[in-house]
Amino acid sequence: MEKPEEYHVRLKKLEELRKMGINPYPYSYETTHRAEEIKASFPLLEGKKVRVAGRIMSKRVFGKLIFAHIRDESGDIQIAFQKGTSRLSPHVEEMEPLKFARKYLDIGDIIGVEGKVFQTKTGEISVLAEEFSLIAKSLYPLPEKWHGLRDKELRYRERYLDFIVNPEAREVMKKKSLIISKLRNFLDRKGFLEFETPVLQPLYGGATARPFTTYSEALDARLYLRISDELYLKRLLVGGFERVYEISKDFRNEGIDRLHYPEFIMLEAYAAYWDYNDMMELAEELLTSLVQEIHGDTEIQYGEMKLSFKRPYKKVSFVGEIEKYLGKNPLDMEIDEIRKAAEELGIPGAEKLPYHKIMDKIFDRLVGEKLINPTFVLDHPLVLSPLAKKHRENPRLVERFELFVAGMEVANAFSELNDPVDQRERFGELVKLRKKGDEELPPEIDEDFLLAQEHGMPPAGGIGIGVDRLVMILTDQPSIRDTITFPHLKPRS
RNA sequence: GGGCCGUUAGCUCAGUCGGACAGAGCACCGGAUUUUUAAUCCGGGGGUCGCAGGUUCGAUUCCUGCACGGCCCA
Repeated sequence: MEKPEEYHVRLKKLEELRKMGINPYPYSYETTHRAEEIKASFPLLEGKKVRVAGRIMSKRVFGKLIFAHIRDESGDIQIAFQKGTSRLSPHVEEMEPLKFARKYLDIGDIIGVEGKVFQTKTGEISVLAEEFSLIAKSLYPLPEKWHGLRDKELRYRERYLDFIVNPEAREVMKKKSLIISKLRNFLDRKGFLEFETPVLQPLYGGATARPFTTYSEALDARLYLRISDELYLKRLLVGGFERVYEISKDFRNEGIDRLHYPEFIMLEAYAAYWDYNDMMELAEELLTSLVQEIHGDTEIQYGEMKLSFKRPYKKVSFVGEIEKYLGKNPLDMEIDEIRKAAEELGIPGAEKLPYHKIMDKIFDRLVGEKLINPTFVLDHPLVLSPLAKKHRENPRLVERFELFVAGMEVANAFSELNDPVDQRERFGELVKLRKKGDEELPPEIDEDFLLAQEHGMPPAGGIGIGVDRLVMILTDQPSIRDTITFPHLKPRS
Protein backbone atom coordinates (compact mmCIF):
# COMPACT_ATOMS: atom_id res chain seq x y z
CA MET A 1 0.00 0.00 0.00
CA GLU A 2 1.08 3.53 -0.75
CA LYS A 3 2.61 5.23 2.28
CA PRO A 4 1.06 8.51 3.33
CA GLU A 5 2.92 11.76 2.94
CA GLU A 6 3.70 11.92 6.63
CA TYR A 7 5.60 8.68 6.48
CA HIS A 8 8.09 10.20 4.08
CA VAL A 9 8.34 13.37 6.12
CA ARG A 10 9.22 11.34 9.16
CA LEU A 11 11.67 9.13 7.29
CA LYS A 12 13.51 12.29 6.34
CA LYS A 13 13.56 13.36 9.95
CA LEU A 14 15.13 10.02 10.84
CA GLU A 15 17.99 10.71 8.45
CA GLU A 16 18.48 14.19 9.82
CA LEU A 17 18.51 12.83 13.36
CA ARG A 18 21.21 10.34 12.47
CA LYS A 19 23.25 13.10 10.85
CA MET A 20 23.06 15.04 14.12
CA GLY A 21 24.46 11.99 15.88
CA ILE A 22 21.20 10.99 17.51
CA ASN A 23 20.16 7.35 17.49
CA PRO A 24 16.39 7.47 17.08
CA TYR A 25 16.18 3.94 18.50
CA PRO A 26 18.46 3.80 21.54
CA TYR A 27 18.89 0.66 23.61
CA SER A 28 17.21 1.43 26.90
CA TYR A 29 15.81 4.09 29.13
CA GLU A 30 15.60 4.03 32.88
CA THR A 31 12.41 5.30 34.48
CA THR A 32 11.47 5.89 38.10
CA HIS A 33 7.71 6.33 37.85
CA ARG A 34 4.65 5.68 35.78
CA ALA A 35 2.25 8.43 34.76
CA GLU A 36 -0.54 7.43 37.12
CA GLU A 37 1.85 7.05 40.05
CA ILE A 38 3.04 10.61 39.61
CA LYS A 39 -0.49 11.91 39.60
CA ALA A 40 -1.59 9.70 42.49
CA SER A 41 1.38 10.61 44.69
CA PHE A 42 1.55 14.26 43.76
CA PRO A 43 1.70 15.60 47.33
CA LEU A 44 4.78 13.46 47.96
CA LEU A 45 6.38 14.04 44.60
CA GLU A 46 5.80 17.76 44.07
CA GLY A 47 9.15 19.41 43.34
CA LYS A 48 10.89 16.03 43.17
CA LYS A 49 12.68 14.68 40.19
CA VAL A 50 11.16 11.79 38.24
CA ARG A 51 11.95 9.92 35.05
CA VAL A 52 9.05 8.81 32.87
CA ALA A 53 8.74 7.43 29.39
CA GLY A 54 5.82 7.12 27.04
CA ARG A 55 4.27 7.84 23.69
CA ILE A 56 3.51 11.43 22.71
CA MET A 57 -0.26 11.71 22.36
CA SER A 58 -0.60 15.46 21.89
CA LYS A 59 1.62 18.50 21.51
CA ARG A 60 0.97 22.23 21.91
CA VAL A 61 3.74 24.57 20.87
CA PHE A 62 4.14 28.15 22.14
CA GLY A 63 7.51 29.01 20.77
CA LYS A 64 9.47 29.02 24.01
CA LEU A 65 7.15 26.63 25.82
CA ILE A 66 5.75 23.32 24.71
CA PHE A 67 3.14 21.14 26.36
CA ALA A 68 2.72 17.52 25.44
CA HIS A 69 0.93 14.52 26.88
CA ILE A 70 2.72 11.22 26.96
CA ARG A 71 1.00 7.89 27.57
CA ASP A 72 2.49 4.88 29.28
CA GLU A 73 0.83 1.65 30.36
CA SER A 74 -0.71 3.32 33.38
CA GLY A 75 -2.12 6.41 31.73
CA ASP A 76 -1.25 9.91 30.56
CA ILE A 77 0.81 12.71 32.01
CA GLN A 78 1.58 16.18 30.73
CA ILE A 79 5.16 17.20 30.03
CA ALA A 80 6.24 20.83 29.80
CA PHE A 81 9.31 21.80 27.80
CA GLN A 82 10.68 25.22 28.59
CA LYS A 83 13.36 27.24 26.89
CA GLY A 84 16.38 27.61 29.13
CA THR A 85 15.31 24.66 31.32
CA SER A 86 14.90 21.69 29.04
CA ARG A 87 18.03 20.01 27.70
CA LEU A 88 18.20 17.47 24.95
CA SER A 89 19.95 14.19 25.71
CA PRO A 90 22.24 13.34 24.09
CA HIS A 91 23.37 16.90 23.70
CA VAL A 92 23.59 18.22 20.16
CA GLU A 93 25.82 21.22 19.40
CA GLU A 94 23.99 24.08 17.69
CA MET A 95 20.59 22.58 18.27
CA GLU A 96 18.30 24.60 20.48
CA PRO A 97 16.48 21.95 22.58
CA LEU A 98 13.07 23.54 22.15
CA LYS A 99 13.55 23.85 18.44
CA PHE A 100 14.44 20.16 18.44
CA ALA A 101 11.32 19.25 20.37
CA ARG A 102 9.22 21.31 18.03
CA LYS A 103 10.67 19.90 14.86
CA TYR A 104 11.75 16.36 15.68
CA LEU A 105 9.36 15.13 18.33
CA ASP A 106 6.13 14.05 16.68
CA ILE A 107 2.89 12.70 17.99
CA GLY A 108 3.35 8.96 18.18
CA ASP A 109 7.03 9.08 19.11
CA ILE A 110 8.17 7.47 22.33
CA ILE A 111 10.23 9.77 24.53
CA GLY A 112 11.83 9.76 27.95
CA VAL A 113 11.80 12.73 30.28
CA GLU A 114 13.55 13.61 33.49
CA GLY A 115 12.33 16.57 35.46
CA LYS A 116 10.49 18.00 38.44
CA VAL A 117 6.86 17.31 39.18
CA PHE A 118 4.80 20.50 39.31
CA GLN A 119 1.35 21.87 38.79
CA THR A 120 0.54 24.22 35.95
CA LYS A 121 -1.49 27.41 36.30
CA THR A 122 -4.58 25.44 35.45
CA GLY A 123 -3.74 22.86 38.10
CA GLU A 124 -2.67 19.94 35.95
CA ILE A 125 0.01 17.76 37.46
CA SER A 126 2.89 17.79 35.01
CA VAL A 127 6.58 17.10 34.65
CA LEU A 128 8.83 20.00 33.73
CA ALA A 129 11.40 18.44 31.45
CA GLU A 130 14.95 19.16 32.47
CA GLU A 131 16.30 16.52 30.19
CA PHE A 132 14.48 14.69 27.43
CA SER A 133 15.38 11.99 24.94
CA LEU A 134 13.87 10.47 21.87
CA ILE A 135 13.51 6.75 22.59
CA ALA A 136 11.72 5.49 19.51
CA LYS A 137 10.59 7.38 16.45
CA SER A 138 7.23 6.56 14.90
CA LEU A 139 6.91 6.86 11.16
CA TYR A 140 3.12 7.02 11.19
CA PRO A 141 0.71 9.60 12.51
CA LEU A 142 -1.59 8.41 15.26
CA PRO A 143 -5.31 8.24 14.53
CA GLU A 144 -7.20 11.43 15.12
CA LYS A 145 -6.96 12.73 18.67
CA TRP A 146 -10.59 13.62 19.18
CA HIS A 147 -12.57 10.81 17.56
CA GLY A 148 -9.78 8.28 17.76
CA LEU A 149 -9.96 4.98 15.92
CA ARG A 150 -13.55 3.88 15.45
CA ASP A 151 -13.58 1.67 12.43
CA LYS A 152 -13.90 -1.84 13.82
CA GLU A 153 -12.06 -3.38 10.93
CA LEU A 154 -9.06 -1.13 11.42
CA ARG A 155 -9.17 -1.61 15.17
CA TYR A 156 -8.86 -5.36 14.67
CA ARG A 157 -6.40 -5.25 11.79
CA GLU A 158 -4.05 -2.87 13.58
CA ARG A 159 -4.87 -3.88 17.10
CA TYR A 160 -1.77 -2.18 18.51
CA LEU A 161 -3.27 1.13 17.39
CA ASP A 162 -6.50 0.21 19.10
CA PHE A 163 -4.54 -0.42 22.28
CA ILE A 164 -2.66 2.87 21.97
CA VAL A 165 -5.63 5.12 21.37
CA ASN A 166 -8.52 3.26 23.01
CA PRO A 167 -7.69 2.77 26.67
CA GLU A 168 -10.87 0.67 27.13
CA ALA A 169 -9.53 -1.91 24.69
CA ARG A 170 -6.30 -2.07 26.65
CA GLU A 171 -8.24 -2.35 29.89
CA VAL A 172 -10.11 -5.43 28.64
CA MET A 173 -6.86 -7.19 27.80
CA LYS A 174 -5.29 -6.23 31.11
CA LYS A 175 -8.27 -7.71 32.92
CA LYS A 176 -8.10 -10.83 30.82
CA SER A 177 -4.53 -11.33 31.91
CA LEU A 178 -5.50 -10.72 35.52
CA ILE A 179 -8.45 -13.12 35.31
CA ILE A 180 -6.31 -15.93 33.93
CA SER A 181 -3.76 -15.37 36.61
CA LYS A 182 -6.46 -15.49 39.28
CA LEU A 183 -7.89 -18.70 37.83
CA ARG A 184 -4.46 -20.31 38.10
CA ASN A 185 -4.03 -18.98 41.56
CA PHE A 186 -7.35 -20.32 42.73
CA LEU A 187 -6.71 -23.82 41.40
CA ASP A 188 -3.13 -23.87 42.63
CA ARG A 189 -4.36 -23.00 46.10
CA LYS A 190 -6.81 -25.90 45.91
CA GLY A 191 -3.96 -28.29 45.22
CA PHE A 192 -4.44 -28.64 41.46
CA LEU A 193 -1.38 -29.04 39.26
CA GLU A 194 -1.25 -27.46 35.84
CA PHE A 195 -0.14 -29.65 32.96
CA GLU A 196 0.45 -29.21 29.29
CA THR A 197 -1.13 -31.80 27.03
CA PRO A 198 -0.83 -32.25 23.26
CA VAL A 199 -2.18 -29.53 21.02
CA LEU A 200 -1.62 -31.82 18.05
CA GLN A 201 -3.60 -34.99 18.53
CA PRO A 202 -3.88 -38.12 16.39
CA LEU A 203 -7.60 -38.30 17.20
CA TYR A 204 -9.83 -35.54 18.47
CA GLY A 205 -12.38 -35.85 21.23
CA GLY A 206 -13.73 -34.56 24.47
CA ALA A 207 -16.25 -32.36 22.70
CA THR A 208 -18.43 -32.26 19.62
CA ALA A 209 -16.84 -30.06 16.98
CA ARG A 210 -15.22 -30.00 13.57
CA PRO A 211 -11.45 -30.01 14.05
CA PHE A 212 -8.64 -28.29 12.19
CA THR A 213 -6.54 -30.86 10.43
CA THR A 214 -2.80 -30.76 9.96
CA TYR A 215 0.05 -33.07 9.12
CA SER A 216 3.35 -33.99 10.69
CA GLU A 217 6.27 -34.59 8.33
CA ALA A 218 8.30 -36.23 11.08
CA LEU A 219 5.60 -38.69 12.10
CA ASP A 220 4.15 -38.97 8.62
CA ALA A 221 0.74 -38.75 10.21
CA ARG A 222 -2.40 -36.70 10.06
CA LEU A 223 -2.92 -34.74 13.24
CA TYR A 224 -5.78 -32.65 14.56
CA LEU A 225 -5.62 -29.49 16.59
CA ARG A 226 -7.30 -30.32 19.86
CA ILE A 227 -10.94 -29.47 20.36
CA SER A 228 -10.55 -30.17 24.08
CA ASP A 229 -8.00 -31.42 26.59
CA GLU A 230 -10.30 -33.84 28.30
CA LEU A 231 -8.99 -37.21 27.17
CA TYR A 232 -5.40 -36.37 28.04
CA LEU A 233 -6.15 -34.85 31.41
CA LYS A 234 -8.05 -38.02 32.27
CA ARG A 235 -5.01 -40.09 31.35
CA LEU A 236 -3.23 -38.07 34.02
CA LEU A 237 -5.86 -39.21 36.52
CA VAL A 238 -5.11 -42.78 35.51
CA GLY A 239 -1.43 -41.97 35.97
CA GLY A 240 -2.00 -41.09 39.58
CA PHE A 241 -2.28 -37.32 39.54
CA GLU A 242 -5.36 -36.48 41.58
CA ARG A 243 -6.03 -32.84 40.79
CA VAL A 244 -5.06 -31.61 37.37
CA TYR A 245 -5.89 -28.69 35.17
CA GLU A 246 -4.86 -26.93 32.02
CA ILE A 247 -5.56 -23.49 30.62
CA SER A 248 -5.12 -23.83 26.92
CA LYS A 249 -6.15 -22.76 23.47
CA ASP A 250 -8.62 -25.16 21.92
CA PHE A 251 -9.54 -25.07 18.26
CA ARG A 252 -12.88 -25.65 16.61
CA ASN A 253 -13.28 -25.24 12.91
CA GLU A 254 -16.49 -23.26 13.08
CA GLY A 255 -17.86 -19.84 12.32
CA ILE A 256 -17.26 -16.68 14.29
CA ASP A 257 -20.08 -14.90 16.05
CA ARG A 258 -20.78 -13.08 19.27
CA LEU A 259 -20.14 -16.21 21.34
CA HIS A 260 -17.88 -18.37 19.19
CA TYR A 261 -14.32 -18.04 18.06
CA PRO A 262 -12.28 -20.77 16.37
CA GLU A 263 -9.36 -20.57 18.80
CA PHE A 264 -10.45 -19.95 22.32
CA ILE A 265 -9.17 -20.38 25.84
CA MET A 266 -10.47 -23.30 27.79
CA LEU A 267 -9.86 -24.10 31.40
CA GLU A 268 -10.31 -27.78 32.19
CA ALA A 269 -9.92 -29.18 35.68
CA TYR A 270 -10.33 -32.71 37.03
CA ALA A 271 -10.35 -33.93 40.60
CA ALA A 272 -10.14 -37.60 41.51
CA TYR A 273 -12.73 -38.91 43.97
CA TRP A 274 -15.06 -35.98 43.31
CA ASP A 275 -18.41 -36.09 41.59
CA TYR A 276 -20.27 -33.32 39.85
CA ASN A 277 -21.73 -32.04 43.09
CA ASP A 278 -18.24 -31.35 44.36
CA MET A 279 -17.47 -29.69 41.05
CA MET A 280 -20.51 -27.49 41.41
CA GLU A 281 -19.19 -26.28 44.75
CA LEU A 282 -15.86 -25.51 43.16
CA ALA A 283 -17.46 -23.66 40.24
CA GLU A 284 -19.52 -21.49 42.55
CA GLU A 285 -16.64 -20.67 44.81
CA LEU A 286 -14.36 -19.96 41.88
CA LEU A 287 -16.75 -17.73 40.00
CA THR A 288 -18.06 -15.78 42.94
CA SER A 289 -14.62 -15.11 44.34
CA LEU A 290 -13.40 -14.07 40.91
CA VAL A 291 -16.28 -11.65 40.43
CA GLN A 292 -15.74 -10.31 43.92
CA GLU A 293 -12.02 -9.78 43.33
CA ILE A 294 -12.42 -8.14 39.95
CA HIS A 295 -15.44 -5.97 40.75
CA GLY A 296 -15.37 -5.71 44.53
CA ASP A 297 -19.00 -6.83 44.54
CA THR A 298 -21.03 -9.93 43.68
CA GLU A 299 -23.51 -7.88 41.67
CA ILE A 300 -22.29 -6.71 38.31
CA GLN A 301 -23.69 -5.10 35.21
CA TYR A 302 -23.44 -6.86 31.87
CA GLY A 303 -24.88 -4.74 29.11
CA GLU A 304 -28.46 -4.14 30.12
CA MET A 305 -28.42 -7.08 32.53
CA LYS A 306 -27.81 -7.06 36.22
CA LEU A 307 -26.07 -10.24 37.31
CA SER A 308 -25.94 -11.48 40.86
CA PHE A 309 -23.26 -13.98 41.76
CA LYS A 310 -24.50 -14.48 45.30
CA ARG A 311 -24.23 -18.09 46.34
CA PRO A 312 -25.89 -20.50 46.06
CA TYR A 313 -26.70 -20.34 42.36
CA LYS A 314 -30.04 -21.43 41.02
CA LYS A 315 -30.38 -25.04 39.86
CA VAL A 316 -32.75 -26.30 37.19
CA SER A 317 -33.18 -29.62 35.46
CA PHE A 318 -32.38 -29.93 31.77
CA VAL A 319 -35.32 -32.12 30.84
CA GLY A 320 -37.55 -30.44 33.41
CA GLU A 321 -37.11 -27.04 31.82
CA ILE A 322 -37.85 -28.36 28.37
CA GLU A 323 -40.89 -30.18 29.68
CA LYS A 324 -42.17 -26.89 31.09
CA TYR A 325 -42.28 -25.43 27.61
CA LEU A 326 -43.25 -28.46 25.56
CA GLY A 327 -45.65 -29.94 28.10
CA LYS A 328 -44.03 -33.33 27.76
CA ASN A 329 -40.86 -34.97 28.99
CA PRO A 330 -38.53 -34.86 25.98
CA LEU A 331 -37.15 -38.25 26.93
CA ASP A 332 -40.55 -39.73 26.16
CA MET A 333 -40.81 -38.06 22.78
CA GLU A 334 -40.12 -39.89 19.55
CA ILE A 335 -37.64 -38.36 17.18
CA ASP A 336 -40.42 -37.17 14.84
CA GLU A 337 -42.22 -35.46 17.69
CA ILE A 338 -39.04 -33.68 18.71
CA ARG A 339 -38.41 -32.59 15.17
CA LYS A 340 -41.88 -31.20 14.92
CA ALA A 341 -41.38 -29.23 18.12
CA ALA A 342 -38.08 -27.91 16.76
CA GLU A 343 -39.68 -26.83 13.52
CA GLU A 344 -42.38 -25.00 15.41
CA LEU A 345 -39.64 -23.12 17.23
CA GLY A 346 -38.16 -22.10 13.88
CA ILE A 347 -35.01 -24.14 14.28
CA PRO A 348 -33.69 -24.57 10.75
CA GLY A 349 -32.78 -27.90 9.28
CA ALA A 350 -34.58 -29.70 12.09
CA GLU A 351 -35.68 -32.43 9.69
CA LYS A 352 -32.07 -33.39 9.08
CA LEU A 353 -30.52 -32.93 12.49
CA PRO A 354 -29.91 -35.95 14.70
CA TYR A 355 -31.73 -36.31 18.00
CA HIS A 356 -28.95 -35.05 20.25
CA LYS A 357 -28.45 -31.88 18.23
CA ILE A 358 -32.08 -30.97 18.08
CA MET A 359 -32.34 -31.40 21.81
CA ASP A 360 -29.39 -29.12 22.31
CA LYS A 361 -30.86 -26.43 20.07
CA ILE A 362 -34.29 -26.67 21.63
CA PHE A 363 -32.73 -26.24 25.02
CA ASP A 364 -30.69 -23.21 24.01
CA ARG A 365 -33.67 -21.55 22.45
CA LEU A 366 -36.22 -22.29 25.15
CA VAL A 367 -34.08 -22.15 28.23
CA GLY A 368 -30.41 -21.29 27.89
CA GLU A 369 -30.83 -17.84 26.41
CA LYS A 370 -33.12 -16.87 29.23
CA LEU A 371 -30.84 -17.82 32.10
CA ILE A 372 -29.39 -14.47 33.15
CA ASN A 373 -28.21 -14.94 36.71
CA PRO A 374 -25.76 -17.80 37.13
CA THR A 375 -27.76 -21.00 36.89
CA PHE A 376 -26.74 -24.64 36.94
CA VAL A 377 -28.58 -26.76 34.43
CA LEU A 378 -28.50 -30.33 35.64
CA ASP A 379 -28.62 -33.87 34.33
CA HIS A 380 -28.62 -34.00 30.57
CA PRO A 381 -29.94 -36.83 28.41
CA LEU A 382 -27.49 -39.65 27.97
CA VAL A 383 -27.05 -39.12 24.23
CA LEU A 384 -25.72 -35.60 24.67
CA SER A 385 -22.89 -36.61 26.96
CA PRO A 386 -20.72 -39.57 25.96
CA LEU A 387 -18.06 -38.83 28.58
CA ALA A 388 -20.33 -38.38 31.56
CA LYS A 389 -21.34 -41.02 34.06
CA LYS A 390 -24.91 -42.27 34.05
CA HIS A 391 -27.08 -40.64 36.66
CA ARG A 392 -27.16 -42.68 39.86
CA GLU A 393 -30.98 -42.44 39.96
CA ASN A 394 -31.97 -42.31 36.30
CA PRO A 395 -30.01 -44.27 33.70
CA ARG A 396 -31.46 -42.22 30.84
CA LEU A 397 -29.64 -39.17 32.20
CA VAL A 398 -26.06 -38.38 33.02
CA GLU A 399 -24.59 -36.53 35.96
CA ARG A 400 -23.72 -33.32 34.27
CA PHE A 401 -24.18 -29.61 34.70
CA GLU A 402 -23.79 -26.62 32.50
CA LEU A 403 -23.44 -23.20 34.06
CA PHE A 404 -25.27 -20.44 32.25
CA VAL A 405 -24.66 -16.75 32.83
CA ALA A 406 -26.20 -13.91 30.82
CA GLY A 407 -27.72 -16.47 28.46
CA MET A 408 -24.33 -17.99 27.68
CA GLU A 409 -22.92 -21.38 28.55
CA VAL A 410 -19.74 -20.64 30.47
CA ALA A 411 -19.00 -24.01 32.08
CA ASN A 412 -19.73 -27.65 31.54
CA ALA A 413 -19.00 -30.42 34.02
CA PHE A 414 -19.61 -34.10 34.72
CA SER A 415 -19.22 -36.90 37.09
CA GLU A 416 -16.65 -38.34 34.73
CA LEU A 417 -17.36 -41.69 33.18
CA ASN A 418 -14.69 -44.13 34.36
CA ASP A 419 -16.28 -47.43 33.46
CA PRO A 420 -14.28 -48.54 30.41
CA VAL A 421 -16.94 -50.98 29.22
CA ASP A 422 -19.61 -48.29 29.23
CA GLN A 423 -17.15 -45.86 27.68
CA ARG A 424 -16.43 -48.25 24.84
CA GLU A 425 -20.13 -48.58 24.11
CA ARG A 426 -20.62 -44.82 24.10
CA PHE A 427 -17.67 -44.31 21.79
CA GLY A 428 -19.17 -46.95 19.53
CA GLU A 429 -22.38 -44.91 19.37
CA LEU A 430 -20.41 -41.85 18.33
CA VAL A 431 -18.70 -43.73 15.53
CA LYS A 432 -22.11 -44.92 14.32
CA LEU A 433 -23.38 -41.36 14.27
CA ARG A 434 -20.26 -40.28 12.46
CA LYS A 435 -20.91 -42.89 9.80
CA LYS A 436 -24.35 -41.36 9.37
CA GLY A 437 -22.56 -38.14 8.43
CA ASP A 438 -21.97 -36.16 11.59
CA GLU A 439 -18.51 -34.79 10.92
CA GLU A 440 -18.24 -33.25 14.33
CA LEU A 441 -17.64 -36.69 15.75
CA PRO A 442 -14.40 -38.65 15.63
CA PRO A 443 -14.13 -41.27 12.85
CA GLU A 444 -12.98 -44.07 15.10
CA ILE A 445 -12.93 -45.31 18.66
CA ASP A 446 -10.13 -43.79 20.71
CA GLU A 447 -8.48 -47.07 21.64
CA ASP A 448 -5.50 -45.37 23.15
CA PHE A 449 -7.69 -43.54 25.62
CA LEU A 450 -9.71 -46.65 26.38
CA LEU A 451 -6.53 -48.58 27.05
CA ALA A 452 -5.65 -46.00 29.67
CA GLN A 453 -9.11 -46.13 31.21
CA GLU A 454 -9.09 -49.92 31.24
CA HIS A 455 -6.20 -49.71 33.69
CA GLY A 456 -8.54 -48.10 36.18
CA MET A 457 -9.42 -44.44 36.35
CA PRO A 458 -10.56 -43.10 39.70
CA PRO A 459 -14.03 -41.59 39.87
CA ALA A 460 -13.63 -37.89 39.19
CA GLY A 461 -15.37 -34.63 38.77
CA GLY A 462 -14.35 -32.60 35.77
CA ILE A 463 -15.15 -29.14 34.52
CA GLY A 464 -14.48 -27.04 31.45
CA ILE A 465 -14.77 -23.27 31.60
CA GLY A 466 -14.87 -20.98 28.56
CA VAL A 467 -12.40 -18.38 29.68
CA ASP A 468 -13.06 -15.86 26.92
CA ARG A 469 -16.76 -15.86 27.73
CA LEU A 470 -15.95 -15.38 31.37
CA VAL A 471 -13.82 -12.41 30.35
CA MET A 472 -16.72 -11.04 28.28
CA ILE A 473 -18.91 -11.07 31.35
CA LEU A 474 -16.29 -9.64 33.68
CA THR A 475 -15.30 -6.86 31.29
CA ASP A 476 -18.81 -6.14 29.98
CA GLN A 477 -17.97 -6.84 26.35
CA PRO A 478 -20.84 -7.78 24.02
CA SER A 479 -18.70 -9.85 21.65
CA ILE A 480 -16.08 -12.52 22.28
CA ARG A 481 -13.86 -10.90 19.66
CA ASP A 482 -13.35 -7.88 21.85
CA THR A 483 -11.64 -10.14 24.36
CA ILE A 484 -9.29 -11.67 21.78
CA THR A 485 -5.83 -10.11 21.65
CA PHE A 486 -5.51 -10.25 17.88
CA PRO A 487 -8.80 -11.26 16.26
CA HIS A 488 -8.69 -12.93 12.87
CA LEU A 489 -9.98 -11.11 9.80
CA LYS A 490 -10.02 -12.12 6.19
CA PRO A 491 -7.02 -10.76 4.29
CA ARG A 492 -7.49 -7.22 3.11
CA SER A 493 -8.64 -7.11 -0.48
C1' G B 1 -26.30 -19.43 4.47
C1' G B 2 -30.21 -15.06 4.54
C1' G B 3 -31.51 -9.76 5.44
C1' C B 4 -30.11 -4.69 6.31
C1' C B 5 -26.17 -1.08 6.43
C1' G B 6 -21.25 0.72 5.37
C1' U B 7 -16.49 1.51 2.32
C1' U B 8 -14.73 9.37 0.03
C1' A B 9 -7.32 12.34 2.44
C1' G B 10 -3.13 8.95 7.54
C1' C B 11 -7.79 9.38 11.15
C1' U B 12 -13.14 11.07 12.04
C1' C B 13 -16.77 12.41 8.77
C1' A B 14 -19.70 15.81 5.17
C1' G B 15 -21.19 15.87 0.08
C1' U B 16 -22.79 15.02 -5.08
C1' C B 17 -31.77 14.72 -6.36
C1' G B 18 -25.97 12.39 -12.64
C1' G B 19 -22.58 18.08 -14.41
C1' A B 20 -17.15 22.61 -13.65
C1' C B 21 -10.65 22.14 -9.96
C1' A B 22 -14.49 16.56 -4.52
C1' G B 23 -15.02 19.37 1.08
C1' A B 24 -14.27 20.05 6.70
C1' G B 25 -11.83 19.08 11.33
C1' C B 26 -7.64 16.59 13.27
C1' A B 27 -2.73 15.08 11.61
C1' C B 28 1.37 16.98 8.27
C1' C B 29 4.76 21.25 6.07
C1' G B 30 6.38 26.84 6.59
C1' G B 31 5.75 31.19 9.89
C1' A B 32 4.10 33.84 14.80
C1' U B 33 3.47 32.61 19.93
C1' U B 34 6.42 31.30 27.78
C1' U B 35 0.78 28.10 31.08
C1' U B 36 -1.76 25.22 26.98
C1' U B 37 -4.87 20.91 27.24
C1' A B 38 -9.75 19.69 20.73
C1' A B 39 -4.47 25.89 22.27
C1' U B 40 -4.82 30.05 18.77
C1' C B 41 -3.60 33.02 14.29
C1' C B 42 -1.55 33.39 8.97
C1' G B 43 0.00 30.52 4.67
C1' G B 44 0.62 25.55 2.18
C1' G B 45 0.68 20.32 0.49
C1' G B 46 -2.21 15.77 0.45
C1' G B 47 -7.69 11.91 -3.01
C1' U B 48 -7.20 5.71 -8.60
C1' C B 49 -14.40 8.67 -3.90
C1' G B 50 -13.33 -0.17 -2.06
C1' C B 51 -12.71 -3.17 -7.04
C1' A B 52 -14.82 -4.59 -11.90
C1' G B 53 -18.44 -3.99 -15.46
C1' G B 54 -23.01 -1.55 -17.31
C1' U B 55 -26.36 2.76 -18.42
C1' U B 56 -25.15 7.85 -20.04
C1' C B 57 -22.76 13.27 -23.92
C1' G B 58 -20.88 12.84 -18.85
C1' A B 59 -20.62 8.25 -13.01
C1' U B 60 -17.57 9.39 -6.80
C1' U B 61 -23.22 9.82 -7.40
C1' C B 62 -27.73 5.38 -10.86
C1' C B 63 -27.69 -0.28 -11.92
C1' U B 64 -25.28 -5.24 -11.57
C1' G B 65 -21.54 -8.28 -9.75
C1' C B 66 -17.42 -8.94 -6.46
C1' A B 67 -14.23 -7.94 -2.07
C1' C B 68 -13.79 -6.41 2.90
C1' G B 69 -16.31 -4.93 7.27
C1' G B 70 -20.53 -4.10 10.81
C1' C B 71 -25.32 -5.37 12.94
C1' C B 72 -29.35 -8.77 13.06
C1' C B 73 -31.48 -13.59 11.85
C1' A B 74 -30.49 -18.75 11.22
